[in-house]
Amino acid sequence: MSARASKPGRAAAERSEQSAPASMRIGDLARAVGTTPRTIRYYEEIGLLPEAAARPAGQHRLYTEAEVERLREVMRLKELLGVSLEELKTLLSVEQARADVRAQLQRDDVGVERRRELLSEALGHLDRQLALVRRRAGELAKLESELCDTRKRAQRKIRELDAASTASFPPVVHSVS
Amino acid sequence: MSARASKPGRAAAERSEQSAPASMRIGDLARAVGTTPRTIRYYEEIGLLPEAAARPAGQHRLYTEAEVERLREVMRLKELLGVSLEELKTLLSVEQARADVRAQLQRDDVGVERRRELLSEALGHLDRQLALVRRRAGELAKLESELCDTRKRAQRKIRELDAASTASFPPVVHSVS
DNA sequence: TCTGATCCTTACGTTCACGTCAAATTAGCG
DNA sequence: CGCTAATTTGACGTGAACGTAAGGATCAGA
Repeated sequence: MSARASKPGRAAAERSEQSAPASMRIGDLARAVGTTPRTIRYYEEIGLLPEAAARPAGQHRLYTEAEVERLREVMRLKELLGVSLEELKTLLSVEQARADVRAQLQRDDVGVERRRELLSEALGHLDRQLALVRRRAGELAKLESELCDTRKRAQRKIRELDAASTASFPPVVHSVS
Repeated sequence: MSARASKPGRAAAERSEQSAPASMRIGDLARAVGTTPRTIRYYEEIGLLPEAAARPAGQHRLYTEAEVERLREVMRLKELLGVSLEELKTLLSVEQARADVRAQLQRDDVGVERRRELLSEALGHLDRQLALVRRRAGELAKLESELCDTRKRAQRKIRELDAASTASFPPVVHSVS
């Protein structure tokens, strides 16, 4: 509550200019994505988010911009797919796999087979996610068109009423609050 | 468990042929929509479903086909919009309003103003529902396209791997379990 | 160094949306 | 009329997803 809105300093390092380590604390992350520290800790606890890298246990968690994106994505999927955090966790193994692939592709000593495995696994997960999304999208589209129809019918009825009343009466003007 | 699958009789009336009162009991309704009696009672309890018409309290609830449709719609909205039952309740006032309009439009002694009120109220609710549906549909569409992109990239990488390996090695055939 | 704000862990509380159990009733069938 | 399956109300239990409170540690700034 006390004056403390923008607080540069600790994170103001911004090192050189790119790939900022930009460590933010849990409260900052929470505000950035619109949630609470508790939720973030909970997500970490159930393994939905990775434990903030190598933290001396008892120390403050530190996050980067990448984590902001990641958490945003998690919350988005949760919201849009309406799945449990447990299901979400398995769904999100895609992201993890992708991260793994990224990390491993950097190294040269990883076998081609392994790469293929990782990639095709990720592909499988992606397909599952896509199928889920498409099914829901389809259902939503159907619902939308039905609602549109209903709306049109309602509007037609109103116009009929208007026509009938203006035919026999002077215009009934009662403000539509 | 004991042999009891199709049990005609009580509900086998089917009166004349149309507008069947077809009273089904709570278990039948539950099976028809894929839920449990408990859930139906709960929905009634919180006012999401209307209390089964004028029931002598302590008597069995009886439902018609209309209720089946209604409940199906409720569950569909719950699933697709991912809202709380409380929010759903307010959203569903549309259906109630529509039912009211239907009922009132049957009678001749209802004023034109009243009809207009009911209809435009329903229209408002419909618009709110539509806006909600459209927003979600849009978000889902965006998510879908993003997933597609990701998928394409992954596939491209796999093809690249394949090309590279088949270039320098004999075809690596390890069954993709 | 001190200090206020934030964070840590642990643990218990809460809300939603039902599940489950019990004892008593009711409905349809033979 | 008797039997059994299904239903009723009431109450308590449950899992998911956090909220909240306590007591102590940490962090960045003056």
